[in-house]
Amino acid sequence: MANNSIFKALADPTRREVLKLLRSREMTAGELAERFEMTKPSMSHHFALLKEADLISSRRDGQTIWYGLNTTVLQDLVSWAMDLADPNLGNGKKGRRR
Amino acid sequence: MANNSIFKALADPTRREVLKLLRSREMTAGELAERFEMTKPSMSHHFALLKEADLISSRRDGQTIWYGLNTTVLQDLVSWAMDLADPNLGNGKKGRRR
DNA sequence: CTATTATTTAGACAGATGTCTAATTAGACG
DNA sequence: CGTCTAATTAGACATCTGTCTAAATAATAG
Repeated sequence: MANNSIFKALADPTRREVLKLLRSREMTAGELAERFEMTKPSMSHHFALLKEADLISSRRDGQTIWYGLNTTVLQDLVSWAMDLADPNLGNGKKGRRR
Repeated sequence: MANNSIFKALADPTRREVLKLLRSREMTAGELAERFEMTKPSMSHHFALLKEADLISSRRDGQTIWYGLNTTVLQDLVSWAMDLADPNLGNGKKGRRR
């Protein structure tokens, strides 16, 4: 968990914006793409990276592909950051049982 | 908060490892550098990026420079990720008072 | 099968990033 | 000052990344 592809995926503003849009609901590739001033192939590339990091899920419905937010990885990120900020409070790993 | 430089800084494994080392205590630039198979100038570059993202602080003591972890930014990151994972629970922004 | 729509894949390319060596700055100490 | 140690800055260079256009794949509808 909290592997490199996640941080790489989050390192781009466009991709973080995509995640933000997917917060409320699933959206199609085209629907997402038209919100950015960028070509569809470029957006498609961003989707691929987000998907590789498992930050989003995808499913095909006919011609369109729906993307959705995967919150599990974000929760891992929260754990990672919290553990870094305060190793004592974070229930990271086993042991260290006070 | 949660600006681009933070995500960029976290996108490199070496830099995340540096943060991990600084969890327990402050360390000097040289002390940190010798834990990695990389030249000091390269490490110095990583320190600079971490510092620009305000993920670490630095202070000079004689010839040596001590680096320390800044947890504030990490807490911002936690908020950011939590809000993304569940906009209702996150106390993001004002309003939405149920 | 052909045409249309939705989306991705392939390939090119400029610019960003990580690393190195060499040079520089900064402080300590004789 | 001259020298040593700690660390950074400068510049070069290969690789990675984000973007584009053109082409390909996939599904739908005549």
